[in-house]
Amino acid sequence: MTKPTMEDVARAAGLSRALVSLVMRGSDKVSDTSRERVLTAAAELGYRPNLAARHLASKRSLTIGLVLNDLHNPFFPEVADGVHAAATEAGYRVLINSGYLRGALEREAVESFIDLGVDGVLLAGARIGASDLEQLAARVPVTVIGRHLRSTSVDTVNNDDLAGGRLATEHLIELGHQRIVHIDGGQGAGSSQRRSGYSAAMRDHGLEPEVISAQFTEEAGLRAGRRLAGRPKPPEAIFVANDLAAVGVLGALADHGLRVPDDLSVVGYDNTSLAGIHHISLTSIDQDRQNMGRLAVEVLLERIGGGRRGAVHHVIAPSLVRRATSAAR
Amino acid sequence: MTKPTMEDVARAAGLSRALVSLVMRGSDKVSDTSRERVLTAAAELGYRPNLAARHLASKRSLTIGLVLNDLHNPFFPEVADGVHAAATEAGYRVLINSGYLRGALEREAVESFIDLGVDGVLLAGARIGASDLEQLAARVPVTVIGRHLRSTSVDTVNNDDLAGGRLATEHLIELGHQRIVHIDGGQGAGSSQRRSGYSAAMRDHGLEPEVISAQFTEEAGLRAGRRLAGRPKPPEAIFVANDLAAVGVLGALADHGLRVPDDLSVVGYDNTSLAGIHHISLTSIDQDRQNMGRLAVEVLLERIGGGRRGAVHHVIAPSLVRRATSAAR
DNA sequence: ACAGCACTTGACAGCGCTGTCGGAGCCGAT
DNA sequence: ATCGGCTCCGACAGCGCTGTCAAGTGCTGT
Repeated sequence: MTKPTMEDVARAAGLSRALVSLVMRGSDKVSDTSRERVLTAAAELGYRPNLAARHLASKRSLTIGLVLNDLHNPFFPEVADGVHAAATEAGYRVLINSGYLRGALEREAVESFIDLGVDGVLLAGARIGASDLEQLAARVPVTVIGRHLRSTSVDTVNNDDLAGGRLATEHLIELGHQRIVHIDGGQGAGSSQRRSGYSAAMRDHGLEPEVISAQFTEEAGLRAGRRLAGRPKPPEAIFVANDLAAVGVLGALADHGLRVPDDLSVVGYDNTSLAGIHHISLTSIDQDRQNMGRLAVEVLLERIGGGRRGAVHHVIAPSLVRRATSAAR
Repeated sequence: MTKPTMEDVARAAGLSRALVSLVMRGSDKVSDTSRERVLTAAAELGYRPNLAARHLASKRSLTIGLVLNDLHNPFFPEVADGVHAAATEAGYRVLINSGYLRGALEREAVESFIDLGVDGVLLAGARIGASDLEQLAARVPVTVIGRHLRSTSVDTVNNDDLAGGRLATEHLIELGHQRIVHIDGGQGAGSSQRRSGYSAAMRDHGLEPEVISAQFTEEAGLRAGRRLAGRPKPPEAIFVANDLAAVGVLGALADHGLRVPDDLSVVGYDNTSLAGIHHISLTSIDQDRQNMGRLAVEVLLERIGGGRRGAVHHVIAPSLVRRATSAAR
């Protein structure tokens, strides 16, 4: 029992293959009765067009590839929801791949999509370097989510990480904290901007910034948190570069008997589902991930459509969500 | 700047296209010098074989499709890690799709993979009905993870949910609890077995089982938790069908001022990263997800290879991980 | 009865690759 | 000199579909 082809459908419907092709492509120059016959014949046979063949012949696949930096970070699935919704509406199918937090695998994932012939690639939280991205964009339409790029060929969709970093820091300053430490996200997307926002806000208020280098993972947060908690005089507040790391920090603090927010406040970033969990209740900076996903698809499809040459850089405003981990001193 | 084809590589290398094809397919009847020349020419041109064309011609794609039921549940990314590792080792590429918790979308995801021409499909936490799965398996090799099926055409990889349900329940009984309620996972994969394990264990100890119907989501757990917490006499312990829902339950209990584990104990299932978070520290039943992912790939590749006709059903033993949400009364 | 229109056909070239063959060229071994 | 054994070539027939075109077909209206 091999898969039916167009030929089979045409025979079953008693019509020509050309007509079946037209119906499958949704042409309007087919009579309703013929369309009906083709469609029922196709349904009876369980016919589905072979995408590989279709793509080979038509140079388009109606498919976009979504590369997520890390499936374990709830941030990404939430972006994926938005992407899926928008893409589906536009008649595109979405294929997902994970970079498994490794630059090399991320690259592989993208190459794989290109080999497959997707019409465009969406990178969420890309680790790939800016110049590599530029090269990539010469081969296929690319939109990057959550990474700031001054590119003319790569579109981007971001939240304003600089403002977000500021927002978090100023929130802590307003609460009366002074010795505020930032645990950053290393090479992670948006990390440097958040760090800059933090530093700027600190200096604006005559405070000395201190940054501890880490990563966008729970594990890294845990380690950084331990270092801080182990100090003779721990900071009054910590702004952690993302929620996942913040959860690690919270764990480390608890291990050391430090109470949050009584002994010190903690603010995260992303406002992922983790932050909202009752037992965590992390004050965090929200970026509308679902919307970012949708926006990214729109931008990508514009470029695929070919209507645009220059790059578009969307920046959405982040907002503070107060929860139980931050309080006045 | 269009993509280079084999023809281009052949010309650049000064060799025939047939030879280039042989090199790309890793044939051993090519001299080392020729192979070298082809490879460097390919590298210089940035040539990569077109997968659509390759697949069309060869009837195989060296690609497997992985459909995850819900990206938001940390259980699935952890399975994905195992799948990716094993598949990569075997020279297969993995494409991911999410069912977004909806049966219809899950179906769509699978169809999409088939249209693309993947060599096999892996379903993690499938919602699709057993008979549909059977039909599916007639079209493409299928392995299901986390769902028990008495099928001769679909392979499965599971943990022993019945034993797991028992394990969780007996743990609570050993702690001296009697009024133990189970919040189940509705139609979710493995849910009915966990429920059975719970009921059997209760009856074995002369206790009356009570099941509250829910889902494998935090939201559903929250609602179910509220119902229980609102009772004049809440239960002494709750066994929740998965960690995600358990987190919801914990939130509901806390909202009602019930202390865990002082007032009542809670046990989850899956031992996901959520359970390990310090502030949650949920006692849970572990299933070795990474390993399940690997196993699923092996089984799938066996079937793809065609060496097997009958179905294989792997069942791995779950284990109890004690944490802070369960204690003696 | 005939033009005009809407639909349908069949044919063909082509997408980039696989897979298979007969045969050519070259080498060392006999 | 001869015979295999290697490599390599060129050609061909697909894979299932798209896209285009000239050439119908049947039906409508006048």
